[in-house]
Amino acid sequence: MTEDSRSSEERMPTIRDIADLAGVATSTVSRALSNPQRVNARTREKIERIAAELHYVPSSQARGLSSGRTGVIAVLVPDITNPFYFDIIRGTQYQLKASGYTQLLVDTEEATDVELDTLRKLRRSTDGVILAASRLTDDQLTDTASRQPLVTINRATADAPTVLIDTPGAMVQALEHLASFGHKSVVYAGGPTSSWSNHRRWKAIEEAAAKRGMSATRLGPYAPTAFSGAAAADGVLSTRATSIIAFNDLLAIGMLQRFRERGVRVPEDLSIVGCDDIFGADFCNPPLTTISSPIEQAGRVAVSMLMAQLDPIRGGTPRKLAVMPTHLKVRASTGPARV
Amino acid sequence: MTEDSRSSEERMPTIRDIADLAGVATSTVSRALSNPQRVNARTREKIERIAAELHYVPSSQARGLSSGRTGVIAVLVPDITNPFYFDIIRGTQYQLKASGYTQLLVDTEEATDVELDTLRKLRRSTDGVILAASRLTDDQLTDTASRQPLVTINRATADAPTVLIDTPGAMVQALEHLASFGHKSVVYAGGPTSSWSNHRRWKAIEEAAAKRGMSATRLGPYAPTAFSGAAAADGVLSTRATSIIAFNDLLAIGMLQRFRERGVRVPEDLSIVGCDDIFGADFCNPPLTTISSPIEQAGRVAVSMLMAQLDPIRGGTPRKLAVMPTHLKVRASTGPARV
DNA sequence: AACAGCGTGGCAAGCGATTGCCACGAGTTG
DNA sequence: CAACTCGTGGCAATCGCTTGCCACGCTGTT
Repeated sequence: MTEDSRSSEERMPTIRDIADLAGVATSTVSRALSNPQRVNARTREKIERIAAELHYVPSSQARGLSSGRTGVIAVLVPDITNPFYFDIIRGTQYQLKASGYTQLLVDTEEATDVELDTLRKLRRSTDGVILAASRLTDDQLTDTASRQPLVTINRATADAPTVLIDTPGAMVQALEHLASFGHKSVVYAGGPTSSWSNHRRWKAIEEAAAKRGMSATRLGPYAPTAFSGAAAADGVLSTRATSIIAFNDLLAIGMLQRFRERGVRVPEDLSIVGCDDIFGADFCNPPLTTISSPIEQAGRVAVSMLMAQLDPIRGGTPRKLAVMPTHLKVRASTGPARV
Repeated sequence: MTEDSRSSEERMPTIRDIADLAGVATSTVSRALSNPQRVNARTREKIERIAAELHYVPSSQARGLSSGRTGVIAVLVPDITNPFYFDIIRGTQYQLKASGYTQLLVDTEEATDVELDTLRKLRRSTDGVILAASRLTDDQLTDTASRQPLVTINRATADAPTVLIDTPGAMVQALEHLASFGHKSVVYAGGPTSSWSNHRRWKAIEEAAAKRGMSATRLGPYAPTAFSGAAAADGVLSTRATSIIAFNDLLAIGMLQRFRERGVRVPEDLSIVGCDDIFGADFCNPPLTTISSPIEQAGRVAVSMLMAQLDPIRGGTPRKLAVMPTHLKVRASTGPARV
């Protein structure tokens, strides 16, 4: 009666059980299962058959302890609720599964210290890390990269392979698009200060605007959420700009809502361009002109770069950099400048 | 020169290192760190200090191997890209972190066999599972629940604690809302056949419609994605119904887009009610009247029910059922029936 | 004075796999 | 026919931590 009545207490089978049934040593079972060519075909088949019958599942814990490999890759994102990362997560999840790894998803809450702390804790329990839109400083990143296999997304550094989404490139397109509509001024509704992409985007806009004789102003920083779109919208209204480029779609969508509340018509009164082409950008009102890119693919590429790093022989020469193409997706939130 | 030049090879500290430095046995270190009251305060402080200096991080692998507990809870969702689950995931993530557990997120791809398979594999490596919108049959669920601590979300069963979102209750509200607008007929754009909620929702609608003398028709099944909203929309147009309740918002939003394409005006020609109040339901065009509930809270409650199950003493009497309230959120996609 | 009880800490046996090393036998070679 | 190689499988140490059991010394009791 001392037994837990809830879960049946049948012990899970171990390689030992298989070994006994097959009349071999546990080492043979271990090899048969994880190093098949090291064992005679007949022996292996027998072991595999018994393992299947027993519904044997190897203990990743034990395996990890003795082999040092855990089969787990951590994916760190600043904010799990930002749809932009959904696509990345989906990409990594897909590719990791295909590579036989388990994905551990962690939300770093846009906080450098959480990120750093998590990274330290994860060193033990994961084989590698994919860091999306890291908020770390260069030094922190260098240090981290020297301690554990790492791939970053949208955060270049000399010390770790990186997948870059070429948003700055598309910013130029966006600006041309606005210019062709007769816009002479643009304001950039900026994202978090600690965001590396944020700086890159602004630089690209500033430069391209200068080249075209447009005036460019930066506002912010704003939290990259729909909620803070209200503040951004109000901020923009106090300028005389006729067009906006937002740090990301979330912010842009929030601005759209705010403009609607305040009776500002988009695109008649104001044109607005988002960034990322997230879920929702196509069906908001008006549908958002935005910068689109194969984000899911970025996740998959990041995984394959990490795999190459973990297994340099099979993975070939690890690429240090991959750049995902972007393009401007013109929808209904941009139009001719008001006169 | 045989060393891996990438990651610095300094071995991670173990309790052994701490024990040596502190001049005690490893068992004492172990206790000091994970069973503090079992050890003298002074000894403990000393050990904690050394541990901190060394940046000691316990190996979850080793800990799991010897203790049987892994500190990992798996959260299984049918489709990671469905925003509905984002909120659940956010809730579980938050609460799990607060309880000192790690969340392992798994996408079961809406497939029963993937779900079952994953569940088996996970038995070894997790302390418990939260199953959102499980596609399992009753028998499979019973069997699973007997083998591992489990909490389901939106899938009632006698054998495992459940968090239910009272969508059926709100269906009645939705129907009343439509009736008050003069609608005499409603069609339900159904979700996956294997979805338990789908059946519940339809039953609720059917019953409530009969009570009000409205005609109710079921269409589908449709995949719960915006993409298949087109098919659903076309299906609805071939009926003479004036109002629609969709299985979920994703489907409803997809229908909205299709109607727009086909020149059907919402809500003038057709009223439509969604379900879940996901991200986007408030800013689509027109904003969607939908059934709203504290989804994130559902995730948190699920975790606390699981915690109670894992530690019956501290957790108190495990609740077997929690029902999250729902309400109809009226926006602009519903209006008077056309005459 | 003898003893029970309690607070602490050490010993050592696992947990379930992996893996370096060795042994054995069969086939190959000179 | 001796010497080797090669394929195959076993032995046993090991990974880092937990935990049951025991021992020691101190306090309080009878």
